[in-house]
Amino acid sequence: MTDRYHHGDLRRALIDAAVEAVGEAGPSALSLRAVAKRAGVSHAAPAHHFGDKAGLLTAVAAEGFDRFADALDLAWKDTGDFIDVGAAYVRFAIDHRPYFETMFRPELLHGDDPELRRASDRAAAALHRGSGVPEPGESPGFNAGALASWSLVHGFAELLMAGNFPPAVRADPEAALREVARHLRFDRTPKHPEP
Amino acid sequence: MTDRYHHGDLRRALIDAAVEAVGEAGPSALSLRAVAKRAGVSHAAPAHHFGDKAGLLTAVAAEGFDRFADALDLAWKDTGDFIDVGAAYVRFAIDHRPYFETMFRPELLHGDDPELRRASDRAAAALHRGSGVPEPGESPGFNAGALASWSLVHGFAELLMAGNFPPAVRADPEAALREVARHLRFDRTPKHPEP
DNA sequence: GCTTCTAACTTGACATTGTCAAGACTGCTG
DNA sequence: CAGCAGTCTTGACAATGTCAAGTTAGAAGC
Repeated sequence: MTDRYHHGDLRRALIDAAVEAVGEAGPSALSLRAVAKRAGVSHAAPAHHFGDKAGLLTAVAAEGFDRFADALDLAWKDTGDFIDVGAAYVRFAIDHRPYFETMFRPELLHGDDPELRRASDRAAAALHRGSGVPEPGESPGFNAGALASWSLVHGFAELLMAGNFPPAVRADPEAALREVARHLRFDRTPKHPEP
Repeated sequence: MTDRYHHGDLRRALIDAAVEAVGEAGPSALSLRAVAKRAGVSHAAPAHHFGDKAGLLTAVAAEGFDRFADALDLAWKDTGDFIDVGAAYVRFAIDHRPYFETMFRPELLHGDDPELRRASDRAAAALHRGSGVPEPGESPGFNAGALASWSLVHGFAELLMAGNFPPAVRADPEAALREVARHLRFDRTPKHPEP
């Protein structure tokens, strides 16, 4: 099935090969030709399925957002606790590093791709559902509480992946996150606290 | 002074040109030859000063960390309030986007470069000084409070730069951050809260 | 003032890369 | 069985990072 002219599911094979390659050298160092070689096809085969390099990375990112949404939804439905959603967020970054690294690098992607937008919206919805913020309102135009938890968890994941945290954190990142996230509060706060 | 054989301060000119280029297309799309052309020198001139492409980006990142440390220190000494340090953090990401984008992309840099380490350590120290966390201890191996504020502010900046925030946030990011950061608390919390 | 030396920069070359155009193969539809 | 459309290959091109060798300029030594 592999060495026939018609591959069968080359698209799938190319995405898998791309994920492997991203896992080894990061998304910005991805070589289309290397991916093609890994999948056992000619160097121009990827272009037929994905248009260009950004197209391939976009497909990887879209798949990543879908899996990401699944993971967040699962964590939320399991316990209904925000902190477990945050832990799932970080766990996904660690366990599916190539996906995560690709997802949040918009300059490498086709931001207007419909599949990417769909999957990314799905992840955003799952995240918002699990953000643990009681009320939507309170702030004009955005939900400060949801943004706080999202920012904290995302920043934690980014700094962790970039190697900016001390060994004690890297030894058990999930436990560290639970410790760190305890410094979030979601109770109502006055808009302008008296000085 | 520009079209002489010996440029005078080509190193400086190349870094400036690189910052410009990064500002236009991001650090991963940087072309050494384009930078050289921008500075009016031959395509191989950068190699002499920086070794390779990662070397040039490392120099940019090091300079970025230095300016970053300056900005954080200034904000801290001005008011002594953590929230102002956080605001300076985000303001730096916006006002010096090319630097910021380069600084936190370790796979594009020479992580063992001594200048980079020095500047990065300086920024880390400035950040820790301004993290607004009263006590160092409480946690084994790391300071959960400091990590919380760092993660929140860094995640906010990253998500903002990646365009993941609603328009209301992008209209006045600094004000939004102050709103968001209000959900941090630094009072002593029990290690294992009773269930 | 002249040579010499060394750092700064250029020139030329090479392998690798993304992308495009043209062609070849395959399996399905009529 | 003939055509056809989608799938993949082949060949080419310009652009890129990097290296080796050569050239220039300014400082040091006499």
